[in-house]
Amino acid sequence: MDTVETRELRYFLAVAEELHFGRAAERLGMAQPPLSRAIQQLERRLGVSLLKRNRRGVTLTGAGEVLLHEGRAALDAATAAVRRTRRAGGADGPGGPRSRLVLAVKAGASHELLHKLLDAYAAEPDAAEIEVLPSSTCEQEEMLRDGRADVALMHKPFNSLAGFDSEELMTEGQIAVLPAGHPLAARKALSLADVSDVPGLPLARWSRHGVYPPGPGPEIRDQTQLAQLIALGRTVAVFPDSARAWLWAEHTAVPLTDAPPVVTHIAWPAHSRSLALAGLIRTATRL
Amino acid sequence: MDTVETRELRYFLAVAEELHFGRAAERLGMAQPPLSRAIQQLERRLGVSLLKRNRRGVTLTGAGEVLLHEGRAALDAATAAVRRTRRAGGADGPGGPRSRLVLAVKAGASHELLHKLLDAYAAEPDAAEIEVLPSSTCEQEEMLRDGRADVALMHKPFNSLAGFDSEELMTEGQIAVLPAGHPLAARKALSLADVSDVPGLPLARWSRHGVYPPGPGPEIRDQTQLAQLIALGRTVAVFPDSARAWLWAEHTAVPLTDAPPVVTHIAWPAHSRSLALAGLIRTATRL
DNA sequence: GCTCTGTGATACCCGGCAGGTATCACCGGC
DNA sequence: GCCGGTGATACCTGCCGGGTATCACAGAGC
Repeated sequence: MDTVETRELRYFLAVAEELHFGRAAERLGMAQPPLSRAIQQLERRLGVSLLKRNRRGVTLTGAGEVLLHEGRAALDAATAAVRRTRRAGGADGPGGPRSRLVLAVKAGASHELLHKLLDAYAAEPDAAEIEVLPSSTCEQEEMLRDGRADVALMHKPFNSLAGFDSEELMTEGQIAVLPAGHPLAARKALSLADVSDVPGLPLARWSRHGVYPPGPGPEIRDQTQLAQLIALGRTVAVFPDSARAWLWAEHTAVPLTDAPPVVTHIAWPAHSRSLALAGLIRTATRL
Repeated sequence: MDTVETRELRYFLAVAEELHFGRAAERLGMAQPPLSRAIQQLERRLGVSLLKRNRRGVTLTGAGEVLLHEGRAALDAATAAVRRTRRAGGADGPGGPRSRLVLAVKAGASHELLHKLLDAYAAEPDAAEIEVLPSSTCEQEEMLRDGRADVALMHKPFNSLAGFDSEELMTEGQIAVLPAGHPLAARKALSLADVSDVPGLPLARWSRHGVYPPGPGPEIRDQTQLAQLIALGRTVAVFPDSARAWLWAEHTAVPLTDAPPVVTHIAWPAHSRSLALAGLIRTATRL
């Protein structure tokens, strides 16, 4: 047999993440002994040792590391299959209820593009229903992978398009968003160096996967928070050009000359074969 | 529960492909009744109907189509996880036996590049062992997906890089390979139109996924076969420039002016995290 | 009309295995 | 030394995956 049950993968991932059989068992809602046994069976079936059992906890072997990554991907693929199948729901072929697509977008970004896309697509004949799912940059990729979303608007270089199919939609420059009263706000253009080291005006820090990069600036959770802090003259932030759409009166946008351009892509899982998705992509590339 | 066991996926895929419970059961090496029941349970758990049971056989519903595609991807991911874990074998961290990478290459293509790559990589400190796996164009993608290979040398536009990470390595033109005595072989350059419709010299047809495109030319299975047919003056073929390396004396290569350039990429599954793979990619891009 | 054939579904039984409880073996610390 | 916490082992039980026998139904013949 050259496959594993997803149950075994779930078990192994829990142990590999917790590095502790007891806690892993608790997380899985089961007792520790059957978990130990299941992992042993898995190791025997694969013919490799996955964990080094030390007296104090557990560590992964090389093969264990591999299974941690590959198993996560496989489990994501399985739950994606379930989610997308459920979403396709009772729609048995043409004639059934309209199909639905979940579109993951970074909250606030490319508002205008999104508007145009949704309007243009809605005008198409037999357009599917589009559910817009606001999500953070890192969530988008996860959601596409585990089936919570079918398609996403992503922004290079913030998003990695690795593993997805994508089409380029738009390229824009970046701007520095400053408090309106700040001396730098009077300038016609700035460089990254100008804004990255302003005394008394540290760059805001966004969380990635729940972790904040080190630095003096405030830790930001959502855009409104950030907008307020900028308005109060406490911080500065860098955004794609389209962010001008949501600026306040207390904000000033100054183009950045040397910031990398932001490219908006529409991205989807490479194996997708949905007609509705194909229609959306066609609409998007024609915008 | 929002996941499925791979066993259930295997069962469903068998039925969805055969569209016949009896044959599917036979293929799975089990009896038909438990298979019927398993599919019913799956449908109940997912809360959607996957199959329309008609008196004569079975057809897929919309949701069934989705699960057919998504389930295949998930199952591939699972078997890939097993294969790669097994390959990582007893290597428990640094100090264990050297890790191994499986490189899928289109037999015959980019021989020179492959040579240079292997030599350069072997010279690296702690290089992994590279197993070269000859495969057809379409097999490469499958193999990367289901874990039989870790990395591949692919050729755009023949390969689709969808779903993989890749780096560009080389671009080359294409040539027409003609029988040495043929009138066209005297020309300095040709266009696609020149070779696609030569009386008495039909273009050879390669199989894609076991299917041959329609046309008058001979059906080709391997390169030697083709080389012989060209030498005999029975057919003509179009190849990347690097194919000159294996031409016979009876062959003549003529550059094609309007054929799309062939770009060789090194491609790998997007979620790969292997150090050995990273080293190989680094070596490749530095060539 | 009948039967015959081939379809998937149902009824029922059995064995294996997933999961639970109780306990062990081991080691590090105070 | 004992104690607390680790993962492994022993043993039991009930569920469920799988098998066999059979049914219900629809078409194709005659």
